[in-house]
Amino acid sequence: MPMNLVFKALSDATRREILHMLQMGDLSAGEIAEHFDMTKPSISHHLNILKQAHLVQDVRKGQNIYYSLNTTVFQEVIGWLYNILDMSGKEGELEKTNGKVRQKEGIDDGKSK
Amino acid sequence: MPMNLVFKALSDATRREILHMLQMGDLSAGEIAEHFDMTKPSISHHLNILKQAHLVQDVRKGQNIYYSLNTTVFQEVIGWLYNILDMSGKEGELEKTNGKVRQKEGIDDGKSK
DNA sequence: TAGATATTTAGAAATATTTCTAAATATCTA
DNA sequence: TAGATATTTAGAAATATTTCTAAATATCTA
Repeated sequence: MPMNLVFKALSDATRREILHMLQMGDLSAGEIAEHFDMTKPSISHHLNILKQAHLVQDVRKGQNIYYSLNTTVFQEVIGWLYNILDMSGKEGELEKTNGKVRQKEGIDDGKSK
Repeated sequence: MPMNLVFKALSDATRREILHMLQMGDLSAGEIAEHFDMTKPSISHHLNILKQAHLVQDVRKGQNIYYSLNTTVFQEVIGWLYNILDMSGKEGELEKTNGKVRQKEGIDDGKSK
């Protein structure tokens, strides 16, 4: 999945809140819209962006369209982030200290002290 | 860290590429700018957004300003994503099948079959 | 201190995103 | 089939983001 679509989709607070709502179970577009102080077309637009990023899937059931999380893409993002940290994501606790994980070499201050 | 700043920062491809560059070791603003077909002020702007999200840190060394990754915030994002998946992030392999992880209850199609 | 080098700040122009209203589409029910 | 309900599509207005040029700031060296 193109990471750009995924990160763009995740960059909006309304969309992230929609993802949280879907964590509790699948919901119709209307049920999702009810939770926001925003029109249905606006929510529909956000759902579409999440769908394009494959963060959610939709299924029509009668008049309703139900949305659900697609967990595989979340794992791709987690993988991307672990990769930045030079970690496999499977083992090895990450020490909490800033900038101490990747330990390639010290920066050169051009002065060689 | 406000997740909104962090996700906004991650939503741009240039900024994500900068993060990848810093994975290899710390770099000055000029060294970063060289890798892009973009002016220095533009790169400076991107670095500032990454800094506001605390994804990078900067230290002045003489005329140069060196940037480095701040791994702690990456972990916050990983935690946010794991949370959506209802996982601790420490144990339990996630099954790959879409939508099968969170298994609250089936959706109601209003027809009760 | 004057000039050179590295980087950022200011602010404008182009582009992208968010949200709205109005209208279209899909499905259900009487 | 007609009307009601659920949702999306179209397109406009407001706002935010990206990138640029010009100028400012900070530090170094002769």
